[in-house]
Amino acid sequence: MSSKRPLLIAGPTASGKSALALKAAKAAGGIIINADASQIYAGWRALTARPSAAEEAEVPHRLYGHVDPSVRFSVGDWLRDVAALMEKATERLIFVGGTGLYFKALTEGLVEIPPAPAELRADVAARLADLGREGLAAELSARDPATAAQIDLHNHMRVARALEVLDATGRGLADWHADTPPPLIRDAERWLIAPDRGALYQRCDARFDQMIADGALEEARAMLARGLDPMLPAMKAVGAPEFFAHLRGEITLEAAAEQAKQATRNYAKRQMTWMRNQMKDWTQVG
RNA sequence: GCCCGGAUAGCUCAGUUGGUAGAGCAGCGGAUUGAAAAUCCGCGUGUCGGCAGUUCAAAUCUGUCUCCGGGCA
Repeated sequence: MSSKRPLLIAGPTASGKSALALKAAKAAGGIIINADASQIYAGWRALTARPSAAEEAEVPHRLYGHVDPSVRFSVGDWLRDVAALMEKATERLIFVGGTGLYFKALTEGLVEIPPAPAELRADVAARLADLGREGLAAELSARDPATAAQIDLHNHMRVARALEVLDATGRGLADWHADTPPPLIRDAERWLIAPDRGALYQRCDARFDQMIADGALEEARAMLARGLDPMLPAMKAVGAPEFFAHLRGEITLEAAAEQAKQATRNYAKRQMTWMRNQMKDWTQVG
C-alpha cells in the first residue's frame, strides 16, 4: 500500500489534465490512474483524447482502456478497481480525470450495493417505457418515499436506479446510502484546472479536428461494426453518436463534426459547473 | 423592369378572426451516491426590416422604401 500522499487532478475536457499529470509523474514519480469515464473503454483513444501509447509508456498508466465497450461500467466498478490497485501500489498515486462523480466516490465513499440482475433492470426499463417518467416516479414515491424525497423525480435515470436497487435488494437506496463507509482517500493534494470559458471552447473545437486527424472516425467505424447496444455508456462518448450517424449515411462528416463540437462544449460547461460547486476547496492550477 | 415569397430573441422558426410576442437550439445558472463524456432542473424586452397611414388598439390591415430568395422578361 502506497504511503505517499496521493495527487488528484481534475479539470474539464481539453484543459490539459493528462499532460499535467504526466509532468507531475515524471518530476516526482508515481503512477497515473484514470478518473475519466470514457477513457476506461478499449477502442476509444483518439475520440476520448486519451494519452498516446507512447505517453502511457513513459510512466505507468492504470485503468485506461481496460474495459470492453460491451460492458456497462460504473462508478462502483471503478472504485473497486482503484481499491485493488491501492492494495498493491507502493508508488505515489496520481489520479487524473474529468469525471466528478468518480472523485466524489473516491474521497467521500460509496456503499457496496449488490448489483441488480440484468433481467430486473430490463424489467424496470420496460416499466419506464410503459408508464412514462411520471408513472415510474409515482411508483417510487409509493414504494420508497424516503428515496423519492431525496432524488430528482424528473430524472428517469435516478428513478430507475432507485427502483432497481429496491427490487434487487428489498432495501431503499436512501437506506443504503446511510451506510456509506469511509472513503478510500481522505488526505490528498487536490489540483483543479479552471480555464477561461471562451478559451476552453476554442480548444474543444480545435481538438476535435485533431481527433479526426488522429483517427477518431476509424475508431468509431470499428466500434459501430461491433453492433453493440447504442445505449451502452461506451457508445455514448461525446462525438460517438455523431460519427455513427455519419457512418450510417445520415449526416455529412462536416455536420457530424459541428454537432460533436457543440456536444463537447456543452459537456465542458457541465464539468465546470460541477467543479466550481463541488470542488471549492481544491487548489486552482494552470 | 415586372410578378410571387420571405424579412419576428445569437440561430431556425411559430404567431388562430387586429388587443404591444413564444418554442426549439445556442448561451448562462444549478443539481449530481453504480449509464455520469450520462441524466435532469431553472433563466426569454426582442426598434416583430425602415417610414407613413387606417384603427381606441397593428407583428397581424394599406401604401411605400430597403434587403434576401425564386420566377418572368
